[in-house]
Amino acid sequence: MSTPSLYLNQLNVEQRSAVQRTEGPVLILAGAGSGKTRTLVYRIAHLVRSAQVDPGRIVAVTFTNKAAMEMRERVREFAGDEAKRVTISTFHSLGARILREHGVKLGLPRKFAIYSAADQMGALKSACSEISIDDDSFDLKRVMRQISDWKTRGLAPVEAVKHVASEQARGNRSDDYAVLSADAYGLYEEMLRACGAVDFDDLLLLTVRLLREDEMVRQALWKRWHYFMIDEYQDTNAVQLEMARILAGPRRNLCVVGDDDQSIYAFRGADVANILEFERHFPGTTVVKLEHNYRSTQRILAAANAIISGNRHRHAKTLRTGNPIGPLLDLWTHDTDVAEAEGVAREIQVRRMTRKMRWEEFAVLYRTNPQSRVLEEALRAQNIPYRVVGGTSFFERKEVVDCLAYLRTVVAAEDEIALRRIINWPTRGIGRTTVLKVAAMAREQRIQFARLLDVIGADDVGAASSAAITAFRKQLDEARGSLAAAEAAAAMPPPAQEHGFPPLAAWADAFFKSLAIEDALRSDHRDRTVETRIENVRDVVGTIARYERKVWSEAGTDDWEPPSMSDALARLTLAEMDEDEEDLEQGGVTLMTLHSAKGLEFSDVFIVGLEEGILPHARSLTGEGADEYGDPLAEERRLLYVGVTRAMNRLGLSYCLSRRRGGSATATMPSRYLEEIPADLVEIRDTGTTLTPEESTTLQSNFFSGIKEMLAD
DNA sequence: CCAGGGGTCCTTTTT
DNA sequence: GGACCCCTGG
Repeated sequence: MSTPSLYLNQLNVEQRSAVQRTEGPVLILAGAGSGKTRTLVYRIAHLVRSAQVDPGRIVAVTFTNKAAMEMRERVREFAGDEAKRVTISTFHSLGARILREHGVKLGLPRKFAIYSAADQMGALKSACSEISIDDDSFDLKRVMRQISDWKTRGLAPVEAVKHVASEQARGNRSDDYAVLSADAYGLYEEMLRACGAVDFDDLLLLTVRLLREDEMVRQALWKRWHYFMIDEYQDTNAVQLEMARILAGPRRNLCVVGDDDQSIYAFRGADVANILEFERHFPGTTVVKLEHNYRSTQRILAAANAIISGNRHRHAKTLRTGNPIGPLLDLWTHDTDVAEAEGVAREIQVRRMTRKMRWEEFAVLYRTNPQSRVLEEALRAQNIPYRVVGGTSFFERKEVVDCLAYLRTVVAAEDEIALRRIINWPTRGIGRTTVLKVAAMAREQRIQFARLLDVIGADDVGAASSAAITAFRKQLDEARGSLAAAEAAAAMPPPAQEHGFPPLAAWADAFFKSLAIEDALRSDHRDRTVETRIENVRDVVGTIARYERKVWSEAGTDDWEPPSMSDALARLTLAEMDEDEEDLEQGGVTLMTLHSAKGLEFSDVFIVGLEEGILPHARSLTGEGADEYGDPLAEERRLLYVGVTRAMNRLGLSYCLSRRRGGSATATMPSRYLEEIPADLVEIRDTGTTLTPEESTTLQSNFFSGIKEMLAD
């Protein structure tokens, strides 16, 4: 691996001293492939090794667990074991940690649950049924997005209501969804709190609220943490900016690194202004610009520069590289998405043979997750090993969500959302009608759903249902008893020689078996997906086992606590237990979305599906939401820029003339961004489409504008 | 009132 | 492929 210090040779004396300096705000504006993260790692290593700074005082914040893990490794490589005490964490994990310690002051239970997408929707649905808008005429996902949007901007329910009202007063088109969402927001929050839960956005929002309101907490954290570093700063939203600002405190030792051209998360509230106006937010900032690209060939870089120059409103910078000019970029046209996938697979085979490349050196990038399927099929057909990064994450699979809901129900009886999710799965004679009746009664009597189950009888729901409820309650009670025993066992140091699962995992395994989860899956699904689903359930148990071992391996560090089921659930939800060992070891061609690719690099990159409606995505073409987040087409362009700059040596681009979407094939047009790539950088590769010779000639001679006209007919 | 089968949508990007 | 809804049979 090339070393950070090597990269810093490019820094002039002032820049280098800025990066090494121990006081005041620093902004590192860095282009793609310029060694951004390495610079941060270097700064951390310098602080640690200079021996002026206690490593325990340093915090580095990333956006993904993957990035955190990687940074952790690199920092250790550079600064040795001392660096273990540096806190390297995602924004959300950091928030969770602060709330775990101090959340009581906001009325949160010490062991709050963290809701991810599926549970959020459950809570919203339940909340909306209270204002009788649970019918199908409203798209609850859209309501959820709106609520999440307010949360990332730091608005509380009352403020959201005011905001909507003032928008209407100003005569803006009245939006039913905005009004509805504002009402739903408050109820949704109440539901979450009643369940003892917070959602992802709360991990940031509540942390900021706590920090703002509580001087004692601020002081405590300022005492603990003195240095803050933030990676990918261009992706911070309003709440994250506030969190950074408060945590940095009067010391203002905040060093951020980012690239406005790689801002691709406006859809979830990220605001490029945060990086563009950093100097205004933190007066006295030293700015370091990194414009040298160490990653890509000249041609790839030229293409990237050409693409991104189509965007206005950016910190103009032109990346330069001392790398070789490199081969031309490839452009393929295919008839169908299936042919496109096969073409990529073939090309990978050929290059691996002729250039003796390893599978790991290839990546295939796409705009949307479902696009991975055709690619997977093609790769499998040619026996090419691959790994899909991201996608429908493990913890969003239905059977996994259900299993976690079981665990949460046992851990926290007040978690109505979890309880209702699993109350009749596997089916046990507590049907929809009964559940609705109990829910209605609970609301009338203003008591918790779970508490009502304890006292409900045959008079209320009939003999059969009542008996089923009693049996189920007994089952849960027993599980709570055995979990308490397992947690006690888990708090004892594990034996040197381990056999079987550690206590919590063993308990979960036995619990799932007693519920006959596998039988239920088998009868629910007659298809071949059964085995995968069963495997997923076993993976839940395996993940808990991994969690326990990991916690014990960290025993003795600052504020260590023994493993507990609630902590396991929190870490699982935050996906901190994702990735890890096995996933990294598993080699093969990498398949992922352009979003997931940020921060990574590969020798050979293929970007597929360069079509209107895919990239740029159809949703960015409607003009909807354009005012709020800036130009969606500019963000799509940055997305392509990110993809292009992942490639070190070779870049392949492709699109097809027809693509299966849903069930039927639809004709597609090449992406507008293709036109922005200078033609002399590109070689058009023949792929045997069914174009007529004339059309083919047009394509060859007139590249993009030609085919666009052709397809416009 | 409950369970199971068949039909019908839909699919941006993520912590 | 998958999640969800509605309908039917028990």
